[in-house]
Amino acid sequence: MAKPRQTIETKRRIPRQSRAAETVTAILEGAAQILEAGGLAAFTTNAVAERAGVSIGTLYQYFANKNALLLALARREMEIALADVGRALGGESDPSLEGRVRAMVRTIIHAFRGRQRARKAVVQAILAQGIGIELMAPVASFIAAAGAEVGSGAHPILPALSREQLFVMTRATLGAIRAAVLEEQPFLRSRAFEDEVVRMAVAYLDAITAVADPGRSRTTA
Amino acid sequence: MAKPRQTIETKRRIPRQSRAAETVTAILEGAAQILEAGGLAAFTTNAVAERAGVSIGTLYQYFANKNALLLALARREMEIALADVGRALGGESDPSLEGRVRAMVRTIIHAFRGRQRARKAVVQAILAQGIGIELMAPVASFIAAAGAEVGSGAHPILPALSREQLFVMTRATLGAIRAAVLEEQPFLRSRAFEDEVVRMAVAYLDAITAVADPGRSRTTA
Amino acid sequence: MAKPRQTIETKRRIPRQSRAAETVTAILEGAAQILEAGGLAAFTTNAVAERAGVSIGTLYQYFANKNALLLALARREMEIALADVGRALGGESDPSLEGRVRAMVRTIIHAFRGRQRARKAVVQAILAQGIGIELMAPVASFIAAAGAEVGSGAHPILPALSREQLFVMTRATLGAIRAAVLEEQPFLRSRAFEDEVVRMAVAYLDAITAVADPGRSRTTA
Amino acid sequence: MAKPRQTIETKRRIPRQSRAAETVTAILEGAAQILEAGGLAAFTTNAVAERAGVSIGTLYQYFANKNALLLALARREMEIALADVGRALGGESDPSLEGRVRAMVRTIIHAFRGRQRARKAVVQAILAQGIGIELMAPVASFIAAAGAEVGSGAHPILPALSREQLFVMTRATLGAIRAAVLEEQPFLRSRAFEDEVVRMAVAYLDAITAVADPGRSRTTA
DNA sequence: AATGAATGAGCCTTCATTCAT
DNA sequence: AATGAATGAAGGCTCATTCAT
Repeated sequence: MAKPRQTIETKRRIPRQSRAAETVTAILEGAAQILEAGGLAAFTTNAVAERAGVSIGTLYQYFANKNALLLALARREMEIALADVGRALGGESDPSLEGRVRAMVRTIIHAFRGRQRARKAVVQAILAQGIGIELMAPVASFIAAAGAEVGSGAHPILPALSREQLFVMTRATLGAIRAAVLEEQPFLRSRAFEDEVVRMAVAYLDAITAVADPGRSRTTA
Repeated sequence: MAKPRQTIETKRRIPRQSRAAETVTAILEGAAQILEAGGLAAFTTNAVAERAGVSIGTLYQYFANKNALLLALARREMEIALADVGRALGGESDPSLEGRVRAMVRTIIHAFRGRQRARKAVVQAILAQGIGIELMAPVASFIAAAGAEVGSGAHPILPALSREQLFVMTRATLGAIRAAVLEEQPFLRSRAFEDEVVRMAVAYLDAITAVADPGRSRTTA
Repeated sequence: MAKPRQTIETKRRIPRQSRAAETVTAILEGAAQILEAGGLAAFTTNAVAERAGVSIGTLYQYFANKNALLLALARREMEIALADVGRALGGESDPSLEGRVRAMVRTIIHAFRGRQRARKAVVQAILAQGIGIELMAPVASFIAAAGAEVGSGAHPILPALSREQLFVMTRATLGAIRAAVLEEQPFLRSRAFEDEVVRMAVAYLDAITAVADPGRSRTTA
Repeated sequence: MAKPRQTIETKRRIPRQSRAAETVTAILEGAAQILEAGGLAAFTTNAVAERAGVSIGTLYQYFANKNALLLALARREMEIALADVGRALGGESDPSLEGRVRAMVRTIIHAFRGRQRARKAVVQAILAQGIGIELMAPVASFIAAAGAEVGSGAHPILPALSREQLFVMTRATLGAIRAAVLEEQPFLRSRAFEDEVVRMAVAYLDAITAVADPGRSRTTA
């Protein structure tokens, strides 16, 4: 990036017209395709514009810079993923802690709609940019909210998580999945892997609960 | 022109003379300093050479390309960290599982000798390169070996970990620490954070053990 | 049966607009001037761009790399030269074999519009690249066609040339002229030199004819 | 070449000792091998030194610069070739003009002891350096001498060649052969090709003779 | 004589970004 | 709104050559 401006502003022009919205979508889609096809190395603004079928000038009409484009892409995918998680939680028949955790884990594992290379590239870029924090915020609050929601029932399963606990919980889980993505582990989508991630998350939550509320640990329940 | 394939070869010339060894050290040190001072963006071969007090030509006499330099730096730091972990395990007074896990976690958290920015940059670069896998191999085998060693006592605490379990164990732990580094979380070196990472790891190991060997879970012991 | 030669892409962007065409011309002209002024050693892409009055980026927008630029220059000059030869043949008053040969030789000697140093540099570069073959193809076919044309009259002067004959004919003639260019011989443009080249070419053609068609050698006619 | 010095001096140190002579030979041989293996692009002083089994410093002890090395190599090969030609002429049973010309042509075609790539590279390099002139001098004088010798018999076949005639004669012949080498023509070593080169040379010499001494043309003799 | 670590000028090339049309 | 030609800072890397040992 020649002249990084580190602007948090993502979009330059808010698309109010349908054509503009289509253009933005096309650019985002082009970006995802470029990433999927050639990884981060191929991700140049000119390449994205060409793939999207718009001129480079148009791209810059909607995205202040390359970073903003990347961020927007990451956000879009993340929103989709979170929505998926929400849907998964809502439609989950198993109301147990493990059932809910599994639903979340599974959704995250299968996020990015199968575009593993693009996903990897986005993750890499996000990490390389240090934007990760920004993106994690909604995830954290989502999970916090979910946790609260989970505990809002008749049986408050989860105690309030401390800042560190919420952090370790989310980052450990995502870290394991993310590592599998980045390392292109063949077992990423296997049941065995899912089982272990779920086991880890549940065990940790359980340990927290056991300490906070002795006598109500899940294993004893 | 085709892009040069990511060669695993790191070094171009094996330093046989003391002067050469010093030069390599100086370059590596310069690289760490540049990274620490200006992050990944400032990490140019010319900058590193200048900081190291050698000519750019000399740098390229020892490192085939920029990547190789980065990789070498990462490897060096990782070796140091692993050695530290080994030392910590050896000198640990608390022989319990938690004691050992805590020793490891603490060492890893404090790795890279306090150079957080350099550490972050290296992590970012490593991730961006997709070389992470390579670097994780020794870590995984180390932990596997440590686990085996741990279980070699009279009370075999750990069952043999499956491939997925070893993966989740290492990546979840490192993922949490790594995220704290990348996000520059203020609590990185706090006791509370360490406690949670340890809790997570121990809880997971315990859960595995409980399944593999019912009746011998740590909580019941 | 011909092996499909990997066409060497010269241009990156096909100039569709007049401005672009002008830019290409300017770059090519700048290249010729640099070559003429400082020879191959001075021929750097930056120097060419500067001389052409465009940015280095623009140069690379039209030429994939330095080589492509050189090749394009060589092609342009060759096309001009061939067109000149064609014109010379058409406007030649002397219809004899010698007259025609002389017209060709003279045109070739005076090719590259007087820019001897540029010519030399281009020739050197072409030879050094081993691209000579490619560039010779059109020349050979041109001469072959010209030969056929020559023989199409009432008096078929030339027998069909074998592959080796066509090769020796063209390369001997061009070789002599080329050597004079490369060695910067002072007599390059002299009448005496032209005479000898013509004598050599005609004598050879005559010898071929004599063998193929005894009794009709030029000397006996 | 970073700092071309255009020195005509080839050797820095005249090898008086056998070991030094061996070193020079080794370097020259290494140069030929590098050229043969990787062409001009691989021809770096460091590569030659390594292949020759000497240090780069030693190489520079004997050759002032890269050019000098190349020139020395070319000279060595040329001397060998000229010696071959002399031997061929001496051992030639056919004393006719054509017989002698053929002997020369054949020798030149098969020069460089089969190392076609090295030959090509040397030729390219020589041309690219513009050293060609220098190297042609001995060839020209050799041929001139040979011509004189040829004409010294009872039947002085050749008239004295003018500067331009000698030039065209040598360059046309060598140009044809050289082009076949550079273009890697498959018929390079064929009888048909040799025939044509000989025909061309003899026809030209004959034409010169006819003009200089009417009534004694070879065809009428 | 030999060694080889070190030098550094400078080349080629990329690509994010701008702006006149 | 869109276009796309143009920009140019900046960076990776090579390799001929030197010189202290």
